[in-house]
Amino acid sequence: MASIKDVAKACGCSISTVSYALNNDKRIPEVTAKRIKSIAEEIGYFPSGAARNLKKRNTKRILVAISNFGGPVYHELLEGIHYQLQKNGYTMIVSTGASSDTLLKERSADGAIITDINIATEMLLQIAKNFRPIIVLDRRIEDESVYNMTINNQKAMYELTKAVIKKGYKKIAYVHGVRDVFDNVTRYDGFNQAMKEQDMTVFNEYSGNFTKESGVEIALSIIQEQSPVPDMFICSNDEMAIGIMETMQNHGYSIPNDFGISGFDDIELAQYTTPLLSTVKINHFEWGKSIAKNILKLLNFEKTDISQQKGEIMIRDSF
Amino acid sequence: MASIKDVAKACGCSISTVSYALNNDKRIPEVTAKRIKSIAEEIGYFPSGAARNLKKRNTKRILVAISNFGGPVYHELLEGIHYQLQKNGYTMIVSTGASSDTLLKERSADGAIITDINIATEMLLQIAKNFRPIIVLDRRIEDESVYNMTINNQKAMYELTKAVIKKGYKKIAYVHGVRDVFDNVTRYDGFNQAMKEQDMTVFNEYSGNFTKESGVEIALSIIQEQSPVPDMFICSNDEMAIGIMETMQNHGYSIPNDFGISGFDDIELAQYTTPLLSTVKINHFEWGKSIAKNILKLLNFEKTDISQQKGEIMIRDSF
DNA sequence: TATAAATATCGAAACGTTTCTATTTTTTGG
DNA sequence: CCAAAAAATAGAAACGTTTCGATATTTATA
Repeated sequence: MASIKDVAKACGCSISTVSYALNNDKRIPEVTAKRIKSIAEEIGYFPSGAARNLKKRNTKRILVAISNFGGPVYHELLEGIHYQLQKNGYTMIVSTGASSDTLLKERSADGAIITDINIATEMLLQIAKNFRPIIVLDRRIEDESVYNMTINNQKAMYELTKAVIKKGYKKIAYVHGVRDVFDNVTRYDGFNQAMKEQDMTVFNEYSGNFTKESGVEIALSIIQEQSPVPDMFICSNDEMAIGIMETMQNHGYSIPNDFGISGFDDIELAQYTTPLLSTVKINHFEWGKSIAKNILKLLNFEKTDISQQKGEIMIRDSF
Repeated sequence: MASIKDVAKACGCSISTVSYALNNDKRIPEVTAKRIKSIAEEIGYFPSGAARNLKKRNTKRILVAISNFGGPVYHELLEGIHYQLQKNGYTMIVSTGASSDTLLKERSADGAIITDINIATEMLLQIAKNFRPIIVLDRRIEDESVYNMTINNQKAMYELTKAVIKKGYKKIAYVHGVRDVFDNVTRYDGFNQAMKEQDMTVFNEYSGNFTKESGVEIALSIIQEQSPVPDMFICSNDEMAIGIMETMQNHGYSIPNDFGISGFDDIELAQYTTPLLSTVKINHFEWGKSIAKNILKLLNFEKTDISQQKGEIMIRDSF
């Protein structure tokens, strides 16, 4: 593996001269710099990241730890983060599972953005003793060493629910995602708040896990057990809503005639269902950008206003 | 940021003793090791990855460079790679866009798996001068410094096409993805080979870009221009097939009565279409595992048999 | 009890950069 | 033509680890 020494030797000059030349330091005359660069290229030399990171005490990288690569939600979030980091000369690395732990502990980046509920809060606080900034997206941690950025789920779901009630639905059911996960809890809170405020009683609650399959199962069990069907399903996310829609339609139900249904997230698929799914639109790309902006500010110990990302209610045809 | 020095000071011992203790070297008695470890934990010390990487001349990381985080295909591939790497004590980092270039140049990993056509072959070869192993998945590079692992697109598409012909379809059209991309070229080759072999003439060829939207557009243009409709669409991937299916169905066509259609990849959605889409199933999780196994072998300069991943024809209901 | 062997600990070099300071070379102008 | 200033180059320390070789301490053996 060629090192800066090899380049220096090939150029007949010192290591420091090579370093300055490759980093475009103005103390090296242009002509020499050009010569050195071309020799470096010929050799195929690129500076070792490890050595540079060690010396400079930074990496110009931001780590994004996610829980899995599937699902329609992370996609745009990552693109948004990457877009903004790129723009500021930073590199993004994405990890999942146990890899995330390792990368965090090793301080493989200058900062981390975390949306992976499998990374224990306790471990995060341990890491935060020696590593900052960390922004978490998937929970609230009340500790000064970690920053939270969340979606204002509660407010959005509150408004969506109010709109549902206003339309006159009476037998309103809630479809949970994974129970004690931040997104589910806060969305459910917003739902409840609106229901209480309007003196409505909840018709039923179902338990899913945020996947389309769990929506399918919920619908199937309603049909098989001939349980009473609500006139409105308020779902904790789009995927479950789509699972329920498709399954119920396949069994002869018509939406929104027989019942209404809503989702949350406005994933791409929500624009292809029939009827078009009413939901809450989260602009994940923009959210990603603002997360990235914030972490860059935190890096420089600048003040940030870490406000919650707003959701926009999209009332389409499904209720 | 606490360093090993701080731990040594707190323990009242030397740096080397701390290092040995934390790395479970048997020359440190268990009781001392325990003491040192607990002090380290208290301080919140984790060894610096950069320093370790520099000294050990490895990172225990593998970089996976992908072209984007969307789409249904990468998901399982990444899980497969991660699963296998994890099992062998390696960490996976995923990158996209310009970040990939930087990470490759800096040698931020011990090896790289690349499936991003935006990374120029020329640059890859430049990087390969000083960095190995590199496995590319999305093209063939005939150069000893880079390894190829590809899907046997040609064979699978050849067989699929033969099955189509055998069913008696006569007016067979091909729907291209991005034209000169490996997957498209090789699939098209297989298609052509079967057609020639059976003395069939191609009814028509359409140009898409692997997205569902491009499928929609193709269908829309056929309808609007009232062009003759083939009795079979052989598509370069599932997403385009689904776009065509839905659009044509929305305009009153019935599948497979009016025409047949096939995809490639067997994405999850393919099991939810009506009719069920006939396609070629690629087990991306398994493929990911075998890619990871191979890169680990290459790391140790072991011989690998870099064979092509086979596809399995899934004839369902769409032709 | 003296000494060898085994065990525990330490010091220092090295990894490949960046960057501060020092030195050499060139240019300027009186 | 010389001294001083400016420009170009070089040397060396430091970043935080790992690990080799050396030293100090304990234990075993004669």
